[in-house]
Amino acid sequence: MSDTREHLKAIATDQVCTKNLAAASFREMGKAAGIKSSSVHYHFKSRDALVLELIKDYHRDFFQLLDERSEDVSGKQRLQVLCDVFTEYFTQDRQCMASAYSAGSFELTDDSVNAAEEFYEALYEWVLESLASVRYMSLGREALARLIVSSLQGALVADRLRNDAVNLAAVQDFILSL
Amino acid sequence: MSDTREHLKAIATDQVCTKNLAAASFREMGKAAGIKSSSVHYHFKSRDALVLELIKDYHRDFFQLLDERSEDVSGKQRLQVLCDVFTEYFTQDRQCMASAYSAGSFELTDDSVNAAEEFYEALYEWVLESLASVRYMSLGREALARLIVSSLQGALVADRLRNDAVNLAAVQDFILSL
DNA sequence: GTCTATACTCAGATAGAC
DNA sequence: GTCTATCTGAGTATAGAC
Repeated sequence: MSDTREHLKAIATDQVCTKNLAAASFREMGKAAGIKSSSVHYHFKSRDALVLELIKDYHRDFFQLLDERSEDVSGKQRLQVLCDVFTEYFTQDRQCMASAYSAGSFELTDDSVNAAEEFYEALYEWVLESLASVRYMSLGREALARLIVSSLQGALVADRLRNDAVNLAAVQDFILSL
Repeated sequence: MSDTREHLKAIATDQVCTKNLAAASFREMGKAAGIKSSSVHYHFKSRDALVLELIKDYHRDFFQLLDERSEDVSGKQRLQVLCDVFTEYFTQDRQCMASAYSAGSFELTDDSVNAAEEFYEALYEWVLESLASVRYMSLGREALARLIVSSLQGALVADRLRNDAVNLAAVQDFILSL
């Protein structure tokens, strides 16, 4: 694990989360790291391989952060932590990497699509766990968990466009109302 | 309005809604229409101009369809109509054009970003109208409308990735529970 | 309206020098 | 590890022939 390699991954992650998947090009990464794009090939055997590695790292880091922030905390507070993470994304003008992968899924390898799906499913499971103690009218916990994940992702996308976190705020209000 | 011009716009719309914004290239459009990309320039003065026109047409057509399908219908039924439209998108392996524009917003002109924002806001207003007769616990109607729009958009994106409409089904369940 | 030809930029990838 | 050089292919855009 060379420094350069980790640096290049950090640059690529930044490009994906602030712009989109295509913005993480070997050219851009090289330019930002101060090396030629041909040298980037020394560190990653192909762009597809890099892209797969990025989403797997993101998956690991995302849930590590979530778990760190939600030790010894109630179910509703866990959801609040998740809301906070997405609101911080908005503040930093970032998106969830899985959103970027969804948007560019038609140009991804099967492995990368699977990895993005696994992120979504893990997020669903994490939310579902948080709902263990929540009793919610006529809607099942599973559907409620799907609703929360979908609305958070959709809200961040919409709010980044309009540059105003009004949708994320609405999702937060909903979670507080549970 | 030549036939070719309308044909090219239909092709471009298809590319954007099934793939992404970048997929609507003059090259692809020309290939699909059986003409050279240089000839596409005769019909649109620039790609930015085309992209702006596409989202404005989409805005008009989308709400025309919604209004056609929701004449003399109750508030909750209006929401059901909206749900159906998104579920049909999923079935056709399409996305909402505004999602594609959100995902590629950093490469859009200000005019196109504004047009995409206007679509989102019009959709919010349409949902808000549908909620006039709905009384919903501790969550305000405005927040509820934002939640519905965000979750529909987020659900379609996620479901297209996993090729299973489980998130859209959850949003539908939620709407039925109101 | 559509063509060819051209110019430019960007992307991924590889061979081979240092 | 990083470089130069080179290849292929995709994109926007223009000038000028037909």
